[in-house]
Amino acid sequence: MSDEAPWLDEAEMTTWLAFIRVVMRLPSALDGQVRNDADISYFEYSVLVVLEHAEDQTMRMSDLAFLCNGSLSRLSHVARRLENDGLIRRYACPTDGRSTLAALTDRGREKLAQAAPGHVKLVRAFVFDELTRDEMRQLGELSERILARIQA
Amino acid sequence: MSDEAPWLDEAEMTTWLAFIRVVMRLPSALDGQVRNDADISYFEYSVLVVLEHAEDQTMRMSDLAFLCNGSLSRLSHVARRLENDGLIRRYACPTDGRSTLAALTDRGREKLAQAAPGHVKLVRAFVFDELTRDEMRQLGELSERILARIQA
DNA sequence: CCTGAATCGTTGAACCTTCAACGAATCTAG
DNA sequence: CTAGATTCGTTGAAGGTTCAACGATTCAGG
Repeated sequence: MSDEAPWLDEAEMTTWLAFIRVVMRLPSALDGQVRNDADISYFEYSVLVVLEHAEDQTMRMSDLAFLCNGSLSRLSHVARRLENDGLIRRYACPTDGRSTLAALTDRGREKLAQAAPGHVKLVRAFVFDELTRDEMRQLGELSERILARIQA
Repeated sequence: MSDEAPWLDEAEMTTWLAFIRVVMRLPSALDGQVRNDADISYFEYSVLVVLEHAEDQTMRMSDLAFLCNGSLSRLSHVARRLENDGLIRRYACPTDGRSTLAALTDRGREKLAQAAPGHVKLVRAFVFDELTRDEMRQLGELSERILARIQA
């Protein structure tokens, strides 16, 4: 490792502080809303949302975990609770004996309907009401590029 | 509430998905680095960093919690561990009997020195190496505005 | 085929965070 | 001065996440 790590200059530090504060505070803000409106965590909400948009509202546990930005273990624990509450159901994958499929139930859809409007409203309030169309696109583009770095 | 919550359109959804993925994945990425380099969590690292930049490397628990983006309760638990490990020390505030002051110790500074270079390198790799100077400023500005919305 | 490697999901234990309750100190209004 | 309200920090319990280990299934190479 020959490359030194020069410290952040003032402008970089200002940017970083604002950015990391958003990163650290946004999740709990989102969590509060879905917890109030539907008595579920934001991660549980994510599971339901991703399933809703999936084909047959069904998805493999692994893929679900990835799209929900969580570990498979975390999903497994959460899925047990969601299944106990009747919001999803799980069954063995017919084509691959290792896999488990998770599917949204009617009660899951109801729960989603309970949380979604408030969630959209909050996302707008936090992000899209504040940004012009161009700024929105800029935010998306910057996010994609940072994301690519994180994944690597 | 007369205002309807129109669903996100396609461009908004694309932006949101990229953005929220960064928000959800960045913390664990940062966590992994400091845990590897210094065997502490990112929140613990934040506590040490904020103290390092404070006057006399000392700060009230409440202020510390706010600047670390965590609850006071969370900080209190973490501070107990950090104090047990000798990385910080706590003592009653002389001017306000309700307050507790936390101060960085020598061992805390050592721990910081252990984690900081890798942290800076990672922050650069994730964000600043990828962005032009203008894009960086843009990211900072957008973050500040979103943050203002979240705080409100 | 057959064996070792890899993938998939679950589990229990350890750990951390959240939440509600509390004691102590300070502020405020009368 | 004083009683009530507020601020500050800690605590224990409850609940959620991470980590390592595991069984089961599938894949890859000989």
